Amino acid sequence: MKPQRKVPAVAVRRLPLYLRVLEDLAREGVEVTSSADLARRSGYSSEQIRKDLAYFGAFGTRGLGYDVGQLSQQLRRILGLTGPVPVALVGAGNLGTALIHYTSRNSRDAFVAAVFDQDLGKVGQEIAGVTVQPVSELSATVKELGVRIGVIAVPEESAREVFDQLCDAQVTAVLNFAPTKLERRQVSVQNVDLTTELQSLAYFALGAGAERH
Amino acid sequence: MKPQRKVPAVAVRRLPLYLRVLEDLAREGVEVTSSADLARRSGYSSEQIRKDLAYFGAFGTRGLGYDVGQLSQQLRRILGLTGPVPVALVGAGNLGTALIHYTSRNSRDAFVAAVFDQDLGKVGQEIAGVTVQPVSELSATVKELGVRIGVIAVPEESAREVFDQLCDAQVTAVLNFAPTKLERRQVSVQNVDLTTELQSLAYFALGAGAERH
DNA sequence: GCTTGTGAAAACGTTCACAGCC
DNA sequence: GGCTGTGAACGTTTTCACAAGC
Repeated sequence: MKPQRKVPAVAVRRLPLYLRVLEDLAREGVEVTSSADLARRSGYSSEQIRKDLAYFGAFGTRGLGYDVGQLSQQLRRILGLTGPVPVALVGAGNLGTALIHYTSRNSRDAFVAAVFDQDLGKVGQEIAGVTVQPVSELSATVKELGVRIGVIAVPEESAREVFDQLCDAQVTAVLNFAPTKLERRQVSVQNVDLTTELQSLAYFALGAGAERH
Repeated sequence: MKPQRKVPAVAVRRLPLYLRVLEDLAREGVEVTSSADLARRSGYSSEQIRKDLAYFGAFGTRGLGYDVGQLSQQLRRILGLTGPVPVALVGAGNLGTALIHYTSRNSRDAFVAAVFDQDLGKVGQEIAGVTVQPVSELSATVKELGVRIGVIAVPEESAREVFDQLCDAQVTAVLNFAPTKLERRQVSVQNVDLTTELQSLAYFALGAGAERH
């Protein structure tokens, strides 16, 4: 039930994509699929998919394949996406706003439950149904809602302070868009640095290689 | 000068971070640094840094360390960031707008040279000095400007079509934010899927592990 | 003495290949 | 017969440990 052995983080990060493919299949009315089919639709190899699933259990039937609905449900359970998962977003700039819009569509997944911004001009403003609160209310609101996931979409200067506040409010996983190394014991941090992402692209544009996921 | 041996893509993707650390050091007036110092400031190990640099040459002095300005310059040369690098952005939504603002600050690096959007209501609008063009002009403008890097920040439905148009316009590296697997021979694709990123975070929020870059 | 650059070793992740099971 | 689940082989990336060089 709980994280079995040593599950590689990369494997976990592929699960949401498998889940998306499964839900596409469900919408198409497909009830049974195979690792080969999932491979075609996800871009990963069928062995990879079977290995990734095997870290968590045995969900298929030999000779037959996987039940689409059943596997979706299992993946949701593994990921902790059985109900809507509230996320606290700090920074209501363009990136933050984009994230709110992205997540406001399918409410079965993670959704932005609270937004905070330092700019008092933004406070009180409503974005896709969520009202921007002052950062001073972060700790109280996050604790009250029991939010465990934080997203940092603020400028580099304030990133560390925001991170500390999120951690103190019992957040255990953070998605960080600021170009700053953040870490703390018992807190999982996923960094996405759009600037360095673009910069390394310049290198690949010269040599032009293959795809990287 | 050209990509030496077999340089791992992961190593290349770390270089921009080293570059940023070096430029922070330069701003602080530091002229000489060491792999241990870079390690402390970047979050990667000193051996990792030395290995990464070794793929491209020997830039330090034994017993002494690295010249900050010299190493910065070398990294810029390796990455192809000696001058401003023009990027074509497709999709002028919140995410696209965020990217324009991010890159408009430091113009020594990659910057958005052209923006395209399907929505004719957005065409003609100006974002941080860049005027939104209709997608129909993509091919002509990209070829005219000689842009080699494309960024896809459009909804899933249009991603593939936009990708094909970019490739046909001689773009060789693409940063894709749509949740679609894109690939083509001789074109390097970097996928960033914000939705799956958030979803996998739900898993890590439960188990709460260590940092992952 | 101190720090780089680098082979060798270890850890990690992916692919192979096939036994196990419907 | 067909597809899953998995140990073993492979390739890649990281870490170790030290010789080389200022």
